[in-house]
Amino acid sequence: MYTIGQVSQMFGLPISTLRYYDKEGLFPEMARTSGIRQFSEKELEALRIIECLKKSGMEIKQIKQFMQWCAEGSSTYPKRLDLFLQQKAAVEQEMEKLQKVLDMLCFKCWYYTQAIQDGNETRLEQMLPHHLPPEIQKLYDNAHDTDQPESSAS
Amino acid sequence: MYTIGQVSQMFGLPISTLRYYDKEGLFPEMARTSGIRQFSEKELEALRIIECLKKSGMEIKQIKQFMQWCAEGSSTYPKRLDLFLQQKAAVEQEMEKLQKVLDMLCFKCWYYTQAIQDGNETRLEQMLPHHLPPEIQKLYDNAHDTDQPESSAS
DNA sequence: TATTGACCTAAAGTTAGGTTTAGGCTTTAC
DNA sequence: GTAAAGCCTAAACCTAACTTTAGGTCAATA
Repeated sequence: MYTIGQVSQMFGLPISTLRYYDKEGLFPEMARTSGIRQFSEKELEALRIIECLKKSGMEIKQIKQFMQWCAEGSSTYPKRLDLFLQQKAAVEQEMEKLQKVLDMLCFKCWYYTQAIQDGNETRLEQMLPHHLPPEIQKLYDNAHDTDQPESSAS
Repeated sequence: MYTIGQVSQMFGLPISTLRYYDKEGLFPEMARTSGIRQFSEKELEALRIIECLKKSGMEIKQIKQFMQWCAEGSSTYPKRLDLFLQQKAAVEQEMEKLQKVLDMLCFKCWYYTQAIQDGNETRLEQMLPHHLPPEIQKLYDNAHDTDQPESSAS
C-alpha cells in the first residue's frame, strides 16, 4: 500500500492530479483508512493504463467508463477488449498522420538547408511543385497529398 | 485568390477558425480588398504548415513567430531551419512514445482475448509479471518499463 | 425594393484537464 | 505542547484553442 505522496513520486505526477483523477472516478475501488487514500498495486496498474489511454487520445470520462467496467467483473471482458481494439486502431492512424507530419518537417529541413546555401529561394521556387530531387520529391508529395474530406462524386 | 469560404471548404476548417488564425497573426502578409480577406497560394502553403506544426505539438504563438520570420526575409533562414529541426526531433520522440502505447494496447488486446476464452483472469494472473508467452512478454515489458523522471544516484 | 448570401468585427462563452487557494485534521520531532 | 509534514475537501481559478453571438456592410437576385 502506498500514500498519495509516494505514488506522486513514483509516477512523476502532481498530487493534485492524482486527487483530480480520483474525484473523476478513475479509481472506483480505492480503499481509504480514516479518510486517507490507500493506493494498492491495483491502482498503480490502473494509473499505467490511464497514462496509456490518455496518450492514445482518450478522454477522462471514457477512461472512467473503462475503470467502472473493470469493477463490474468478468461480464465486461468483451467491452474492454473492444475498447482496446478501438484505441489500437486510433493510435495506428495517429502514427500514420505523424509520419506525414515528419515528412513535411524533413522536407522543410532540406528546403532551408538549401536556402541557406543559396542565400535566397529563387532556385528552390523553380524546382517547386514537381522538379525536386527524387528522395525529396517523395517527402514533398506525401506531405502535400491532402486527404481532405472530399466532396467527390457528380 | 480565394475567399475565406473557399479556403474553409478546401481545408475542411470552419471559417471561424481561419478568422481566429488571422487574428492571432498567422497570416501576417494576407491582402484584403475593401475589408475582405484574399487568401493567395502563399496563405494556402502557410495553412499547410500551420496544420503540420500544430500536429507536431507546437502552440499558436510559436507558429506566429515562425510566420513573422517568413515575412522578414532571407536573414531568418537559420532560425526557421532550427525550428524545423527541433520539431522533427520532437515528433520522432512522440512516435517512440506512441509505439510504447501501442505495445500496451496490443498486450491488453491479447490479455482480454485470453480472459474471454478462460472466463476469468486466474490463469493470466499466474503468468503475470514474467511468465508470459515470449512475444507477449516483449510487449508487456516494453509497455511497463517506465522511463520515469528517476531520482537515481546515492 | 427587399431579401438572401457571403463577408466583416468585437466580445463573450465553452471545454478539457488540470492547479491553486483556503481552511482543517492528525501524527511525529523537538 | 507546539510546530512541521503530510494528509483531506470544496471551490475558485487557469489556459489554449476555438466557437458563438450580436450587430453591421455589401452585392446580386426575385
